[in-house]
Amino acid sequence: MLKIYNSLTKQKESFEPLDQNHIKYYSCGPTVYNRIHIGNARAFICADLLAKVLKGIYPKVTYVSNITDIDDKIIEAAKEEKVSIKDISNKYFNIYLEDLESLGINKPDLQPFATDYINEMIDYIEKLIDSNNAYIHEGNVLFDTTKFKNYGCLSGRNLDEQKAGERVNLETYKRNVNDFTLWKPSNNGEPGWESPWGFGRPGWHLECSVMSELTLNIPFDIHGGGNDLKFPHHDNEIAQTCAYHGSSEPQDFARYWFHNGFLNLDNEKMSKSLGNVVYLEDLLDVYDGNQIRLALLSTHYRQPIPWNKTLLEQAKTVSKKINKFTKDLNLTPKFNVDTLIAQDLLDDLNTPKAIATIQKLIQSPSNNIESELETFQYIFEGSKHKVRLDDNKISEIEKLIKERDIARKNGNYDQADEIRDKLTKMNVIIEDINGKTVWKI
RNA sequence: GGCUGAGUGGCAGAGUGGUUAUGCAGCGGACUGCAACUCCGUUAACAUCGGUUCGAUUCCGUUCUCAGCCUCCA
Repeated sequence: MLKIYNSLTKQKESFEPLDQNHIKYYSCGPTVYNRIHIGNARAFICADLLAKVLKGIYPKVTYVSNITDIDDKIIEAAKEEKVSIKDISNKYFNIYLEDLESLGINKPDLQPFATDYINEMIDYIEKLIDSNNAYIHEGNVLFDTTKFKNYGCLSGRNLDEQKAGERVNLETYKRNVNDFTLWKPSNNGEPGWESPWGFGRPGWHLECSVMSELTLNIPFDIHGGGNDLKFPHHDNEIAQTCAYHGSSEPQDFARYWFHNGFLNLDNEKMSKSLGNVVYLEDLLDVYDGNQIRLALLSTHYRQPIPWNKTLLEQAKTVSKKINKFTKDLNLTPKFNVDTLIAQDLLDDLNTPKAIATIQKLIQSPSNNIESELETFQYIFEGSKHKVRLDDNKISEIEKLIKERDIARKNGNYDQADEIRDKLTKMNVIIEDINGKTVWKI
């Protein structure tokens, strides 16, 4: 039985699916305008982690993750690169897919694109206006947050209290601070679509309400995303969907809300303005996909990860140790429920505990060890990405090692050590095992 | 100001009302030309002040500190 922390009720709960035979799970996907950074990577790994566990215990799981391909950031990127928004979103969507793969993240079962649902969004807005939940102001359509009495129920916000410490300037066209855009006009050559309110484009929050319902129907089991999406994005989704269906119960939309924590650099959030963004592709030049994956899963998904090089190096060490143990075994990665690893994961996805468990098992193997390792591999080792090395570098390394061997045979230990230092500087570690020298990065 | 969440050994990180994980690093040793790898051994912690209890790091409350959100954000 899976236990999972539900952000909506703020407690760990037993997961009771609406239909045992078909689990429905939606997770907010990327806005495709840039290559992904390590923080994004964590979010996608966590989302996938839950999908993997669900698929491990239920016969059918539909995991949907949307692609936001219309958004101000994309418009900006298109302007900068002097191409169309479609070019931008296609380009970065493909990079996103490659990045997922390099980290051993499975592709979601469905990846709906926002721009494929424009008509549906327009219909949705019309109904919200008709039912008096939204209002029009000069080509803008806004959701009236006062119309949904449970507004803010996910993040624990209360409209009256919010006003006290209000940091946002009230846009003149908004009736209430929290009212958000359902549709906004596109001007000056900005991309857009014709609508009853003029040429424009949808607000960001809308797509998830529309696409999750159209792909999964509501209510569905789990809705996930990064912690920062709780407010306003997810609260807005709840408000829209519930208002649309005349409900006041957030669980008429999604039953369990799943949010992952952030990744901190030097005890600070990673952000572009601080210039401390770590891009995944840069790490992939130095670490294997599974090593990065292990580093990202070495902290419980709800906690912040203090990201630094030490963490990666530790993950690398652990990953190698496990690989050494498994390399001669014939294992098929799969989720074996009757393992200690599976039990750790079924308890709110306790990956750090599972990592500790596997290390204990390697120290003193039980007769069930293969089953444990298969489960471990299923969750932690889906990546095939290896650090890339070009042939020139390899032949240079091998040449140096040969020189060192000769020096050692002749008793020229100073020279041998010099060569080893040189290799160390190239990030190459050498090991003399049974008279043979092996090297690794 | 409001809302979340968190404070565990040098670092990372689970967990538990009493026997106090795990890894990395460190230290000692075996191995080695020296290292690395591997193996054996080992040090070390539960923010603060109260309360409950035979007993609390674990439960309750106080204080302090930190992070995230409240504005695009994973």
